[in-house]
Amino acid sequence: MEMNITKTKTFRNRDSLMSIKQFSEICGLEQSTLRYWDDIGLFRPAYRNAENSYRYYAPEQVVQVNFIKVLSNLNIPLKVIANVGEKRTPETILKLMEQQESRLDTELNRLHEAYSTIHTLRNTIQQGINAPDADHISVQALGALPIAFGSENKNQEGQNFHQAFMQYSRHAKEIRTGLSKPIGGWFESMQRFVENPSLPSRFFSVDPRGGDQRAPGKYLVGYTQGYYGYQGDTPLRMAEYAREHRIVPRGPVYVIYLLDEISVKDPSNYLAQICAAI
Amino acid sequence: MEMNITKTKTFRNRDSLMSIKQFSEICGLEQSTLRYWDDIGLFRPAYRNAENSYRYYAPEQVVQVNFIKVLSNLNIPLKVIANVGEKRTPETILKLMEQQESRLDTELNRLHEAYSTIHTLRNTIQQGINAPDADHISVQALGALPIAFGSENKNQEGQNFHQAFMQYSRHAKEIRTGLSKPIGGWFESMQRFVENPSLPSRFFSVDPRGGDQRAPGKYLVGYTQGYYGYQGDTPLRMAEYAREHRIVPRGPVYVIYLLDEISVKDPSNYLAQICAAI
DNA sequence: TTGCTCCTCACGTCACGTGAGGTGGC
DNA sequence: TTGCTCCTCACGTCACGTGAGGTGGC
Repeated sequence: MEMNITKTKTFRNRDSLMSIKQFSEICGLEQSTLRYWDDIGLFRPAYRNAENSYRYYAPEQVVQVNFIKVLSNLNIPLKVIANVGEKRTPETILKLMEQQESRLDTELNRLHEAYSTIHTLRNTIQQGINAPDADHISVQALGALPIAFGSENKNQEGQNFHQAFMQYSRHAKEIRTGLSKPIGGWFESMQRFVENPSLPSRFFSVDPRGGDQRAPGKYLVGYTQGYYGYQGDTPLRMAEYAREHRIVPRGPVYVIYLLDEISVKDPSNYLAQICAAI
Repeated sequence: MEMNITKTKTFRNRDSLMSIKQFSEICGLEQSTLRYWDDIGLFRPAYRNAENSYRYYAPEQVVQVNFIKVLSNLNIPLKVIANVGEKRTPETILKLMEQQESRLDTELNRLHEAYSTIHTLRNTIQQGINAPDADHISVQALGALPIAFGSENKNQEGQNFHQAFMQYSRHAKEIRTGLSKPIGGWFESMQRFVENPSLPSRFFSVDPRGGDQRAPGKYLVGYTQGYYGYQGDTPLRMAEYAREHRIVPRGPVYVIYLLDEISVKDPSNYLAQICAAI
């Protein structure tokens, strides 16, 4: 009994009620948001003046608002929040929290994913900007580059770059590796590259999830400017350079697009780096 | 010249164009999304049939779509994406990527924040569920609990729980600690708690950001059921228990609400844990 | 009377999703 | 003719934000 009196005394304390303006300032919410939440039945003011229909809020409602903010920050639809709020018990809220903890994990992974994507992209574009002229050929020591291979492009009659690339697109989607990562083409040897430079034996993405890598070591490095599959005379010039300098390219060739439709409008300005293992 | 021929040959290859259905499947986008992106000028098909206005997409557009997906995943408005896309250069894209890397950092912090909030909440509610009956009093060894103190509640005439709590709300907002974390009241001594249990000397939140803590050690622990500020006879019973067991509570008293409006509908079922340092 | 706060519609916004109603090629 | 794909409106959705037009207390 005494408890009820105390409860009533503190719970219906009109002195401590706040106008919508005061309350919105304390909560850091727009008045329009509070009215909207009232409209959809998510969160109602503690008291409503019957004559002028002014809304009045109680101090402890601040806590509830903060909880709603946390939940909606987790992208839970307001309808769902309203639903759990109406029939809340310690058990249901606990269950909701457990669900959200695992949802948050997924979300955090997604963001780390995005982080790695833009980080790789930064590096790639930076390399593209710093790249020497297209006719510059040199020997360089390169570090390991994590990549994810697509399946082999069957070198059948009439298969062109585009058809092969579409295949790769499908494949990349299946194995959930990135078409959002820089893309390249792989040739098993320099000879193969010179013979048919516009159709790689395999595509790959610069993506650590693939588990493959371009081995660290010495490479003969050249650049081409132009649309996908177009290599101009760079393959020949690289082969010639190798002969002149008595270098024997023994390993595979990697063509990586540093600048493509992501950062360049005119396709004839795309820039690829060609690395032949020696 | 030769380059132009090659370029034209590969770029305007009608054979490799895809219908909107094929393209949407490869990209993992709804057709309606592609139409919408076309409408707002964000992303247009490579070719449009003039007679029936069918949309046709080129293979390399998959890469562009993936880039747009990455950017919109970062909550960049489509208008902004369209804008940078139209006048993209390696330099502008690089700049955008740098900006996004720092935005992502902020976002990741926000999520870690939410993570810690729901984690603490889970623990608290779980304790509330596991709590013994309200009349159970015992001595327990408790670990350290990270908390964030509010400022002192001036114990002036007529100041009640609600007024003090509103003060704390404002304060908590300023120092950006959590009203979304479990809240409690602090009393400097058991005597002070027994004298006026409904108005704590300070409020606090269970939040590591405060830098304060409830020291680890032995505590006299009791529970109250009821609305904020209502402690019933628990203070007296705890004092009595101490006398009977020849325990001298020398330290401060912490009242933590394990179950409040977040997880319980009826305010008379709120549950607080009372810990008096001994 | 002037300012301030509050109210209730109504409409706009963003990024689509969902039909409705119609066309076109096999 | 039947199925399938494509098209263009138009309207709905979600969580508000933004006036417009009006009230009420000092």
